[in-house]
Amino acid sequence: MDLVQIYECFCDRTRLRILNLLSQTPLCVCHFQEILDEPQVKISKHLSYLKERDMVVAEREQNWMIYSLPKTRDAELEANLKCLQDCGQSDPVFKRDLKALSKLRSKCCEPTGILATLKRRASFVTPNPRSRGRRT
Amino acid sequence: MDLVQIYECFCDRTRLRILNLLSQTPLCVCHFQEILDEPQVKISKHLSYLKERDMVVAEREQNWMIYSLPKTRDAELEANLKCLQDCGQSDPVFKRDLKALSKLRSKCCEPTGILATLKRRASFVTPNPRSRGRRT
DNA sequence: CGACCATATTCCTCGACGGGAATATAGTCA
DNA sequence: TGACTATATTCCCGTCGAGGAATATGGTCG
Repeated sequence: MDLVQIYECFCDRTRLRILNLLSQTPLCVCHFQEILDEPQVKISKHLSYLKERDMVVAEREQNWMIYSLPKTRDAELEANLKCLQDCGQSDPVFKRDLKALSKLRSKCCEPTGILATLKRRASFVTPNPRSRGRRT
Repeated sequence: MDLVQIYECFCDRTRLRILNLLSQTPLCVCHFQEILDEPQVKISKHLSYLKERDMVVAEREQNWMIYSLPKTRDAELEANLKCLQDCGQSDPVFKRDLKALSKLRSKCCEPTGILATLKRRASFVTPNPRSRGRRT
């Protein structure tokens, strides 16, 4: 992957927050919405942006789209993700996001049916329950 | 410095090449012009961009503006510059630039007067020969 | 099938940025 | 001072990306 393209992916705060979270675990869109507290369009578009550039991969799991970092990454990407993670240690927003993530993980409720499937996967956090509120 | 701002500085190829060179030594605009083989406006504008964001510092030395990386850099910047340098090892363009730089360094001719001053500085490469004649 | 859910896409506007041509500025030297 | 050099700035244009509202898509369930 091209270095410039990596940095283009990195040069937006929302995308950095997304990547920071993904460096912990795969997640679905509604998790990002909840943790980042940003509107769905915004999240979805940034994820598209990242996907187009092979910075993330997406996989459908029933109703949910599960996003994760690509399993295989070339040296440049790997180095920069690591660097990002190191730098994130000192960033209050990133830390807050990670905290919110582990809170999600622990209280993790189950959207019926999917749970079993997901449990079989890596360290997946099941999607969120209170996407009950209809959009207006 | 803000992480996003660092990545904004990094997300243009010309700027990356400039920073790659600066990680070796301070340089003046005409050197960038020669090594990168890009028009003066382009170089100058990217340097302005970087300077506005404190990614480089500039200092006048007679007719020349000497650009360098800031002497003190916070952890994020330092980490990312290092990462950039590591990644640059494998990039043909970056390698070519560094080669051109050391060629410049070796054949380095002196616009008299400035040389002495510059020698007292770090590891400075005297400005380029095509600004010849008048000063020898 | 129709209601519902999670997510994606389209359409819009706006501001930022890249690049080039032309011109301006600042320092130096004769 | 005026010629010259190195660099910066301005103007113009085209593209891209961010953000939001509205709508579309695709899957699930009763």
